Amino acid sequence: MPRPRSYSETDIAAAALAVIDHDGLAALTMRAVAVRLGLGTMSLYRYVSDREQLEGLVVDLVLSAVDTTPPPDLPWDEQLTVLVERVRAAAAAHPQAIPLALTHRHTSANVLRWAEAVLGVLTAAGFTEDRRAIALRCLLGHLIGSIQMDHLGPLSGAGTEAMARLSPEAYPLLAETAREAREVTAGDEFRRGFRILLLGLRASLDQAAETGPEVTNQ
Amino acid sequence: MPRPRSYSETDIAAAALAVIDHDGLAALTMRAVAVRLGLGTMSLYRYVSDREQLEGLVVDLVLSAVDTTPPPDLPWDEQLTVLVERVRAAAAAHPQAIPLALTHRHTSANVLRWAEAVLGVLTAAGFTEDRRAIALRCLLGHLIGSIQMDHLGPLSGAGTEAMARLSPEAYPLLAETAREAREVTAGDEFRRGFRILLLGLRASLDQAAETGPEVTNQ
DNA sequence: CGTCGTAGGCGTACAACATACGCCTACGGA
DNA sequence: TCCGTAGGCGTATGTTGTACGCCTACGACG
Repeated sequence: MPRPRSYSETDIAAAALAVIDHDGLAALTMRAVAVRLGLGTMSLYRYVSDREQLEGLVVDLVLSAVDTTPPPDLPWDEQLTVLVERVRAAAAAHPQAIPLALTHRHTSANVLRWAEAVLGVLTAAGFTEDRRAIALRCLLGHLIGSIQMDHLGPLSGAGTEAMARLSPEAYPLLAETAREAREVTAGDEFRRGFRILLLGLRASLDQAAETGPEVTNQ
Repeated sequence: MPRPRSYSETDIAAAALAVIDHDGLAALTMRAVAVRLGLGTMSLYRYVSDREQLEGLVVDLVLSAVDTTPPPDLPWDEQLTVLVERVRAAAAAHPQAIPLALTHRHTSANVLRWAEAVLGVLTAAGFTEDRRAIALRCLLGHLIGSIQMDHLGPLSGAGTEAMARLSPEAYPLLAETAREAREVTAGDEFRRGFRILLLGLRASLDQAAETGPEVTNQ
């Protein structure tokens, strides 16, 4: 084997992420990453075949920070809260990379790892078959939606500020709500919203138990 | 006023949307839109200052199709279901434009119109103050998350297919769940997930009533 | 210790893009 | 009829991703 690689995939991803963190997502170009690595532009193509693949590596790196071990000795809803919060934290650590994560999340093995962990908790909680699939989908949907909303304007951010200044004639409720919501931090907003989703999951679990246990294992 | 405009903003947006629908989002270039309008490339800049603004117009056009009149004579949760479903339908009508909608949604007046309608339903249902804000945020988060998930791989789509073929040793639950989820259509998946969210909202409403009605109006 | 094939590294080149600038021109009010 | 405003466009520039083809460092084998 001649000429061993100078950089690992992680090195490449770290360089790209550094560019993003430092100069924003728009600054992520093949040239910029190559310069950061001390490479010529085209040398970067020895490591990735594509800009697309480079972005995938970045997402994978960001998500690799997520610990997918469910915290033990907690009820299932609190376990889920922790698991979801960890992803949120990982995303928050690199806010400029969030649009990338939303586009490339389906290519990252770390997402699968995380989903597997969530399914473990759901299964232990009593979710089975397609109910389990829907529950996972619900959690993922809420998580993605929330991350995206955090990203471009949390309740207490500039967007809400603008809404609060909206003409109360055209949007009476919206203006009022925005004014009230200015106090709510992004974290609170997320947690309280997630609590509502958990209430729903628990209720759906109870309903399923009433209607008929189907093939409840154990 | 000399030389009246040849095209309205809606014309511009329609042309851009036509390009997207016909040739995909990647084909959305200033040139392509200009050609479609029978204009030279630079003439387009008489109507929009920016590619960014052009994208905003497209999103606004897509969302303008959403009827924000809450259906009367229905319980609040079913009203919400209809309102949310309408946005989903509007997005589904132009699947290729969805990434744009996710990026530019905060600039569209139609989003405000929709939020106002949702807040009306929530208020009538008994949600007040910051509870109302959280509820709205919950609904929006779920909606955005679901649209995005629909877009890049519904449960019954290719992504799930790939997951079902995943190594059962590495991801036992995920592979099993994906296999079970193949039957679930995107619509069902959305509706059943949304039903869970509504269960949660109702439960949170009941909890609020128990704990103390605070300043319940009326 | 030489030699050779593989794979790393890079300079050049090109096509597509958004967009700045400056010119011509169609139009409507006077 | 004339004039100013605003529409329309040709040209040009800088930035992007990336194909191509060359040189070169390296490690295994002789």
